Amino acid sequence: MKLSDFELDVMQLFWERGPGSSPEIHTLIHDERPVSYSTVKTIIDRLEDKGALYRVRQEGRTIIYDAAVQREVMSKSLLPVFLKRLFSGEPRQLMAQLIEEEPLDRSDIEYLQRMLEAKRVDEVEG
Amino acid sequence: MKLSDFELDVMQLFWERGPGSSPEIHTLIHDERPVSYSTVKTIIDRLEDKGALYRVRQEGRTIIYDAAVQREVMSKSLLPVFLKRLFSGEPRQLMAQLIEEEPLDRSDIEYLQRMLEAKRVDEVEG
DNA sequence: AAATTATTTCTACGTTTGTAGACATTATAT
DNA sequence: ATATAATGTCTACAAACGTAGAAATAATTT
Repeated sequence: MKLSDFELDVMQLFWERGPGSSPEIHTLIHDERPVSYSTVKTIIDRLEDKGALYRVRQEGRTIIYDAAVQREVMSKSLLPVFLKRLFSGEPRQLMAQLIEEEPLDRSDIEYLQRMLEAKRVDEVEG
Repeated sequence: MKLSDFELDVMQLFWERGPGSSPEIHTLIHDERPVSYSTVKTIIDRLEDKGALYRVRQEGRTIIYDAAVQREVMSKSLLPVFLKRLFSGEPRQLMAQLIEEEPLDRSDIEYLQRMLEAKRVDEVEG
């Protein structure tokens, strides 16, 4: 399933917040940039057509949607492509940029250190 | 500067290999998927129009191009967006997926562990 | 010198994307 | 009960994208 940038922006809101209506999503996006309700609704319709969103239920005449595709499924298919396009497929390069450029608090760092340590041990064994 | 997927695929080859001609790039891409020379040349022309490639020199009538935009410049602008769209902007989530899904050899791991350690120290100080 | 081949330039076209208005319809408020 | 507001449905359109053929031109081979 191929989603556009805008479509992914909308999916992101469902992934982050769970079920919601078109007016709700419009409000959230409109806070960031001026875009009409119609535009957002069109994107939601397309996402439904593509099978990325589904109708959870209806409240009055308001339709409540939710993600039909889990964030992880999408990121598992998109990360390798992103990695290839911008980092020659070398995870180390991407990791390095993340560590340099993005904020990580102490607990994040410790968590990642433990993950790396576990992976290092794995490698020795398997 | 906004580049399409295909345009980034082409840039990736220049970033990875340095200067090259359209026929060379076509050959490389054609190995992966069946696409005509014209198609690749069109993408290269568009990249030149956008200022992402420039003409290094000419050999006979063959034009040699190279990246006018560094990979790092592009990745610095695209990584935060990617992070937001697929990981709610949380670097830790993306890092975790990288560690889980991508191959890292011992020296990669040790390098990243050192980076994390340095960042942890930073945090205590600043 | 002529024929062939390689490369560039130009043009084209269906699809996807971002954008939104018009209209219909259902809720809500008066 | 009627007017107003909210929401959904339908239609549209310019720009970007992926795709490639045709024609021009320069280089190479015969």
